[in-house]
Amino acid sequence: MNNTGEIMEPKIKIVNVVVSTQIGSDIDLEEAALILDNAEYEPEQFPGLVCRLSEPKVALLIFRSGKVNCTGAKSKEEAEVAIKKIIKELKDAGMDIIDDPEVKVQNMVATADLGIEPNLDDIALMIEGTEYEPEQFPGLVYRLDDPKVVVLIFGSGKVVITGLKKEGDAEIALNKILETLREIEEIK
Amino acid sequence: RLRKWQRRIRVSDASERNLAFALSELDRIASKLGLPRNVRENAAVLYRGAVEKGLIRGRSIEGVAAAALYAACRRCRVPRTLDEISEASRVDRKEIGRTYRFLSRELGIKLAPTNPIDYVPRFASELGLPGEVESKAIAILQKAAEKGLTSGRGPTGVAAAAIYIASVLLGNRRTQRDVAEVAGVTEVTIRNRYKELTEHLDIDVTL
DNA sequence: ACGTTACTTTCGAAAGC
DNA sequence: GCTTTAAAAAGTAACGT
Repeated sequence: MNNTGEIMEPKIKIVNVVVSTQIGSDIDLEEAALILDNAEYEPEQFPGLVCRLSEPKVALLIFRSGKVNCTGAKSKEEAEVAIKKIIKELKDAGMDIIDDPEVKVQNMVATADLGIEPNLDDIALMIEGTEYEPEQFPGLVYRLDDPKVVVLIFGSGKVVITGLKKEGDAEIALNKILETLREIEEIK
Repeated sequence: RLRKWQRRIRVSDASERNLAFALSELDRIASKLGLPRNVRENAAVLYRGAVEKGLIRGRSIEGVAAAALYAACRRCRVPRTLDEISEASRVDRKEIGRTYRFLSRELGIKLAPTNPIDYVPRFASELGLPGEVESKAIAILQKAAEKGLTSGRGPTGVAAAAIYIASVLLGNRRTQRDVAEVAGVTEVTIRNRYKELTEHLDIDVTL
């Protein structure tokens, strides 16, 4: 028996955090590409410089404007560590860089388990704003308005929540989904 | 005045020309896929509806026509996959899928997810299978749906596996390879669905 | 028949086509 | 709308062995 009761379903895991910031202006990406180790810069293909770090394991996109995106982090803190790392490398090489810029979380992706195996056909037929095309993708796409997030629901009960700005919205969204699922069961 | 009048004529000329082109596209793709007249008419109604609501702006006529046909096929329960429509229309499947979602939302068309059963008649006849096999495959799919064995799986793959099982059970065996080819899936997919269906539905397929 | 890799879907920011 | 980044879910595809 589970001594913690039954309310431990929302074991939500943040698997990706996307953050943006600004580390300067008029950055010479050619120069930065030479300074940073694992950097790729192919302006013909994409205007930003791509830099992958192994610790923390993230990818950074640096633009000429000084805007920087960081993806792949497991938390905002991890993304901040990554940004500080490249800032130090660029500063040590003599570039004009802002020291500790404000970073903004633009998106977070979380995974969770509903604890039950939902009937995706029923959800698709009864809930407005859902898309379910098994020919194309096995998950049902559910767009919520209140926490403005998108939830991918699978037949196994596993779920992916994306579009998150706040970590707490994941649990709110999850509970709304579970409540909606209960309502469907009642109507059935 | 005269100028405004002339412009109206030009505009209506262009609109009529575009509509005529769209309808000929619908007919061309539909005949290439051997679709019945009611599906073409249904698609034409959808297309005209899209024109009236100004939904073609920023989209290609071919793309909207292909998406309208895809939707009409599902509505008439004679589904074609996005790949089939794409191949026949030479419009990218991604664009057809995107336009289809847009049309169904804007035209207020709510279509149920494609039912694997709807693919059975076409696949079975292409395989030259008799009605009993077709009925058996449908019965298998109904049981499968009740047990949640179709959720999240590709409709063509589950339909193909059900037909394969039914053909073996009723002594009209078709190879996995032949069934896979008409259904447009790989043999691996048929094997996976086959295992799942026979195990969970207690079907004895002793060869 | 495996196993591995890779593609499908969702999200957001960035600059430019 | 596209290009690039990362990550998860489950199904399907396409390689190689």
